[in-house]
Amino acid sequence: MTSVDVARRAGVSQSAVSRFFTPGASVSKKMAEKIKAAADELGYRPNVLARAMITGKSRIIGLVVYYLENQFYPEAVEKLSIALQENGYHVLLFMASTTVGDVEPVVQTILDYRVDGIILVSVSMSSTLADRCRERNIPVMLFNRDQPREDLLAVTSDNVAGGRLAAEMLLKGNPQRIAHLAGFDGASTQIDREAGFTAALAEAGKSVVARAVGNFHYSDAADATRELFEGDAPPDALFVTDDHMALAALDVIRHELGLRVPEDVAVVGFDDIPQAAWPSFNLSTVRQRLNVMVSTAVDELISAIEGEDRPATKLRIMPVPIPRGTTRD
Amino acid sequence: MTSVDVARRAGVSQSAVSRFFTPGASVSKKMAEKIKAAADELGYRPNVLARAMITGKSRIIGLVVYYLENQFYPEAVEKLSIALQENGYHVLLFMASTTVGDVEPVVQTILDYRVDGIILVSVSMSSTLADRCRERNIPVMLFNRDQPREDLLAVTSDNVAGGRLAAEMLLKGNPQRIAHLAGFDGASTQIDREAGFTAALAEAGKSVVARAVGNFHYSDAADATRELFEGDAPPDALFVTDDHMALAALDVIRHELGLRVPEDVAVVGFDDIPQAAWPSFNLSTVRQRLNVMVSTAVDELISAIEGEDRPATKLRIMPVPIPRGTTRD
DNA sequence: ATCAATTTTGCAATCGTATGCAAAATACGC
DNA sequence: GCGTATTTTGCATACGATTGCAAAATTGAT
Repeated sequence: MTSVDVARRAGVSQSAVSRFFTPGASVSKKMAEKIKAAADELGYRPNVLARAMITGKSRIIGLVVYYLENQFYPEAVEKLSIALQENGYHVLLFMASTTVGDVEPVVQTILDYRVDGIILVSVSMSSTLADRCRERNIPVMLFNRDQPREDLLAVTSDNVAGGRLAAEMLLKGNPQRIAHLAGFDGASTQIDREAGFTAALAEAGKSVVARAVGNFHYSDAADATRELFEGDAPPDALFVTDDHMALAALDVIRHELGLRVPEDVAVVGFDDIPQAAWPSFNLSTVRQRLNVMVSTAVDELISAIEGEDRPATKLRIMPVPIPRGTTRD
Repeated sequence: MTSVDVARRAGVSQSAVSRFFTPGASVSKKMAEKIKAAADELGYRPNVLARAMITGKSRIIGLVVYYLENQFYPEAVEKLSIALQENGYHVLLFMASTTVGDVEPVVQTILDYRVDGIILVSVSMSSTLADRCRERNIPVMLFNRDQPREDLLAVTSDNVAGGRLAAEMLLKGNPQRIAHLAGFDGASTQIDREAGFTAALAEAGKSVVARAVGNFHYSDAADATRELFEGDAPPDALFVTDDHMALAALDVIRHELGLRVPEDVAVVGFDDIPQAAWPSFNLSTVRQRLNVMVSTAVDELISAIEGEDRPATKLRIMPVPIPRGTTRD
């Protein structure tokens, strides 16, 4: 079923059919009726790929996500995907965890599909790749990660401020030995959150006495927690860089070490994933306003695609402290 | 950068360039070298969309998933996506939850992209749509759901057997009042699991004394649990149709009703999502062998796309009982 | 070196749609 | 009803590749 078939059936030219299916184009009423009838009868719908070839716009967005183990990402993917769908864009999904540490081939493949834009969720991009995207005029949006290149769009929380909020929640409980469970040292989220956290501690005359790395994975985080609590003066306050790892920490602290939360040790996470609110965890955390982040990211990306090319922007959304049952006050 | 540019630069015809990038085609060694050099210099890569137009194969798979709230789905999406990537296919992702109950427009859009195949994860398809896919010769794979149409491929667990396994785990604890927390009555998984469960109970001379519906959502499941435990003779055994709802049930039972698990009430779920194994839940469950399901589904779909059209198949993977801490023995 | 068999190469058509341009049709003012 | 201004329509080309076919080049055997 092609536009030619419809044209023949309706007794009009192929261009007329094309125009009928192009929003802004001019078609007379009677012509529109004939075409609509013919198209419906034949079940015709325009071939998006052919259209993409001619217009140079595929209405496809390449979405790269590192993994989906941490519930924050499925939520982000779901919401990004819906928001893009509502704007007539669709998502070509790529997992980056397969290609260990290197998104190069993934992004190459994305470019092969002539996407209109790219969203990298918690993934960063090599300089060569960023160049290549700029050459082809394909906007790139970093979501929940940032890197120092002014031609890449970015939407993150204000993670430095978030780190301070985490510190404030813990400081209320007057902690004596403060520990930090970090994600992965290269990540901008890690760096910023930790910077805000330690800065706020310093202002209160305190500092981190123990630190371990959980790589943003549940089991690594569980190991890291064991490590942190090994000595004979275990921490009485713990800031974990994201909720996903914080849940692992809570599991170890409560069920393996048999400590009470928040009496023996207070815990604060980051993100406010759905499980944080579940009674089993009841985790105090710093909420990333995901809905705001998503709509901002989508708006920004789309206007970069469609609008005149204004300079790329770095946008920071202010996070919100969510005190629950794992902190003292 | 088009194949013409490369051809000009390499001093060969455009067809030669095309052949160089087509796996099976014949190009001489010297020609290949010239083309490779030129292509590398210009950073040329074939336009997948143009290729798709001419070959009629887009190497895109439309993947529809209802939601990502239940961790089973992110896992499935991640693994399906990786498996397809490994086979040179890519995933166009669609969320079905936006269009309440009706995947019609979503599938239409997918067809507009001339996908080579469709995977519906826990989503079913109207008969008209299925017809349309068959007309266009686009194989459809139902993943973790089935419906009675022999031209739709399907990969599910053997849910009837799984329901029996759940029953067996509960029966070991010699339960007196058995309850069932159902998902959504229309779902084939619900029907089959419940059928297996009640059949096994019947054989043991027992039956379900209370039943409620949780719609596969956490909060609905929490409400349903409250409902089940309302009376003065609350259940002492509970089968929940999936882990996601089972976690909600556990949260209510333990933290709201203050009951002990498994002493006061034993609980069995289904799926074996990662959280089920976390110490906070330690949920006994019936494991869906996701890796097997995924590789089966991908193999089957790809051979339906590429191979000669053998009849569609319904495949059932045998699930595995995973007794943990929420059942007595 | 010659000729047949095989491989390599280029030409040209094709996929399904969008769109600039000129011709045809319609609308409008009087 | 006429002349002009505006819309509508069709023609033809383009997008960037693949591929059947025939010509050219290579190979191999004698």
